[in-house]
Amino acid sequence: MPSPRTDNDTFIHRARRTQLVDTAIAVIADLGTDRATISRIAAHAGVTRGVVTYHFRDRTSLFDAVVAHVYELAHRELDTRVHTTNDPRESLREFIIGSLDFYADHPAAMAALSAIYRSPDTPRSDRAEHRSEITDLQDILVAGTKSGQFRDFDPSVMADTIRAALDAALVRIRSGTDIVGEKRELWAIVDGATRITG
Amino acid sequence: MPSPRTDNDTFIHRARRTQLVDTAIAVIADLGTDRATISRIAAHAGVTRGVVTYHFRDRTSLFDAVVAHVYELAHRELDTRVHTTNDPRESLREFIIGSLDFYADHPAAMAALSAIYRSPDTPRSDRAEHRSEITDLQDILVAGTKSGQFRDFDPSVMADTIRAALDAALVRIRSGTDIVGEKRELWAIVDGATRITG
Amino acid sequence: MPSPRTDNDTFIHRARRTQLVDTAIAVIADLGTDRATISRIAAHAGVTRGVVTYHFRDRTSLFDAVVAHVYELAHRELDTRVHTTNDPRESLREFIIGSLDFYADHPAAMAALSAIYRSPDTPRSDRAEHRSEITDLQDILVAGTKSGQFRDFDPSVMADTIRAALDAALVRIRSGTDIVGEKRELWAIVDGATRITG
Amino acid sequence: MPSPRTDNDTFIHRARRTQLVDTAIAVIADLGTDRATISRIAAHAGVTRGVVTYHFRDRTSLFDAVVAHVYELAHRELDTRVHTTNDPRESLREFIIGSLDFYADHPAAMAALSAIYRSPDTPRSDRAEHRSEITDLQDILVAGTKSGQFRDFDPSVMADTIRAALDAALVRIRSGTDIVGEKRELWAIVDGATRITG
DNA sequence: TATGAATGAGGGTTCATTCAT
DNA sequence: TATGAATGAACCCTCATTCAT
Repeated sequence: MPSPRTDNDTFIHRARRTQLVDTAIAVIADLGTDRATISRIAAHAGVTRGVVTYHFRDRTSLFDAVVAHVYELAHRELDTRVHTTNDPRESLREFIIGSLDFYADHPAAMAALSAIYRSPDTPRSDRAEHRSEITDLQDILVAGTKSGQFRDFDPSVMADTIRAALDAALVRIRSGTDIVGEKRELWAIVDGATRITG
Repeated sequence: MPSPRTDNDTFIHRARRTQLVDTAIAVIADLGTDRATISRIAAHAGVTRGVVTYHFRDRTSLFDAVVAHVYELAHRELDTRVHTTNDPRESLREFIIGSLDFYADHPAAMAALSAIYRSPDTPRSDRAEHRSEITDLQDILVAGTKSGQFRDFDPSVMADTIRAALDAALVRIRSGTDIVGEKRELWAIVDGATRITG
Repeated sequence: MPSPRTDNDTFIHRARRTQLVDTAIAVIADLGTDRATISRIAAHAGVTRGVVTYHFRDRTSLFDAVVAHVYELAHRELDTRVHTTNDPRESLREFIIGSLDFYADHPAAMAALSAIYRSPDTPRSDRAEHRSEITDLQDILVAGTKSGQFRDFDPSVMADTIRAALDAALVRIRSGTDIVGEKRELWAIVDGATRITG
Repeated sequence: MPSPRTDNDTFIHRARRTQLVDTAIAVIADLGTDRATISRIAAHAGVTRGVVTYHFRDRTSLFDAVVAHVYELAHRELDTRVHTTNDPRESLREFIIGSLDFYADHPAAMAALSAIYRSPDTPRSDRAEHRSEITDLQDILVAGTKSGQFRDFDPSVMADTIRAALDAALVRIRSGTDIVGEKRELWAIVDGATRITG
């Protein structure tokens, strides 16, 4: 008996997987990873528990699919924006604004991703693997420092900090803050933090 | 119930509680709240599970003790530093540097606190109660804006962002970054983010 | 939660539930409610503990099923008998004899019901709900007093006492007394207690 | 070190035991045997848990002491009353009225005794042992039948039934029924049940 | 493709009991 | 006498997972 989890690739199969990933995202975003049990996800999707474990080998595999899905989304919607310009400051601005737009468009997806990456117990195989799919923030920062547009800072610390700031913004956005204000405030913060001191 | 969990105050009792709180902090910091089960904490402390439930009514109560302990630590080590000056920029600087110093001194404690406050399932009774004991970052920011030392920003967004940046720094510090560099970099970032634009 | 505990209705499912309810009745009747743990019931049924919690959400739900089952039994076997006549004394006699017959047919079921209703800790959701399904003894007594067949007594005290007498008879029947003798003796007692004094 | 549970017989020792037995009675009557844990009894008595297990080898032993105490009470207050007359009907009447008086005077004691004897899991060593201390109801019944004052019934069934009726009355008395009415009603019932049929 | 059934590990909690002080 | 400390068994419950159909 061929395990459909690996080789099957029918339409229904793909549709079910997509549906379950979407549901998982919603449940994880709402309840956190721990309470996002297979039972709850199945119930939320209107299917029996067995369906989930039929399409995904195990919980780890489902959560991996969630991560992959969100990264793919982000890749599609964000990367092109950042690469429309070669100007580091412009790129950085696009990255910030674009990220916030992305959060506003897919708050659950992003929240799920954060939740998964935050909880150390949540099973996932990869982590680093997908990171590269996304615009490398650090590259932008290094380029800006080299070009003299940014002041001289530790790019890894700065990248880390900016990501943390974006994460915090996500929480606010999910609770309904004004997205326009968020963009303005956050860009002002990041701009100030990177700019050459007068 | 004349359970020692509430009224006992012998030396051994206090010592055990302290030991268990410390162990809980270590386990929570390492594994996260969900995997910080009573069993694991007990094993890590080299005692049987019963010892934990003997000294703490339940898991909630143990986690509450952890929160209280860390807040007390932070209060003692941080608050006085910030209040030595009335200058908002100086206060902010003290807050940043002091926080990082505190993280360097008690990395696990701070990580545990973060973990507890982050996970929505983790049982804890208070939350807001202790918050006020600690320096209110937002007050400093508002004061600085009023005094004209800081630019005009949304203080709640700024406070949120700074806290997120500190949280991210904590992770780096726990993995062994140079604390001096961290202080320099983070203060530069925060200073730049709040400063009046040239 | 698409748990089979609620909506499933397959043959196996019903069979298991019936089996477990029957086993629960036996164990409760033998050991009392407190010692009728899920473990013991499962062991007695020859299944693992998980099977029980799979088919019944929790212990309360299992005990509720027991209560419902016994009430349904009693309803079917007893109610019709009592209502075949309108004569209060005849009704009362049918109630006594019928109850004892029922006890003889289902001694464990009745013992379990008694045990559940007696223990205040035992979880059960309903209690009063089903009471009405069964013949209301007190109504018969009031009717008999009004019609002049019974002497003038407090009907609630009398009903309470008769029920207690039946409960005591149940214990004897379970230990193997002669059912014919029980019927004769108990009816003589109740008849004498309610009859008009010569 | 001499275990005080067995041989010690100081004043304090006896006083403590009495106090604990009294408390146990109150707790058992209120909460039932299962919830009458050592902790709760100790708390209710205002002592630590250790005190209880110091004075009583184990829970069984404490419950045994409760049983013995109540039997002794009943013996003192009830037996003499019954034996003031040789007339079986008078004796029976004294037994009924006297029992109800006793229940009214010591409702908790009697309720505790019932609770202990009812629950099969409750640890107790004796049961039958003490029964003889109390007036043997069955003897009265047999005597009355022989003397022709009572009709011809199975004395063990009748005794059992009367005891059950008294138990039911105890519950009502504990919830505050009129004791005078109870005496009247119950004696009428028992009298009717035993009397020669007109 | 789907699912009902079963399993067993593990979690938190309560409690009687033992023991050293 | 008294008690604080510790222990371990047992409880109910949740869940991920496996398997036969």
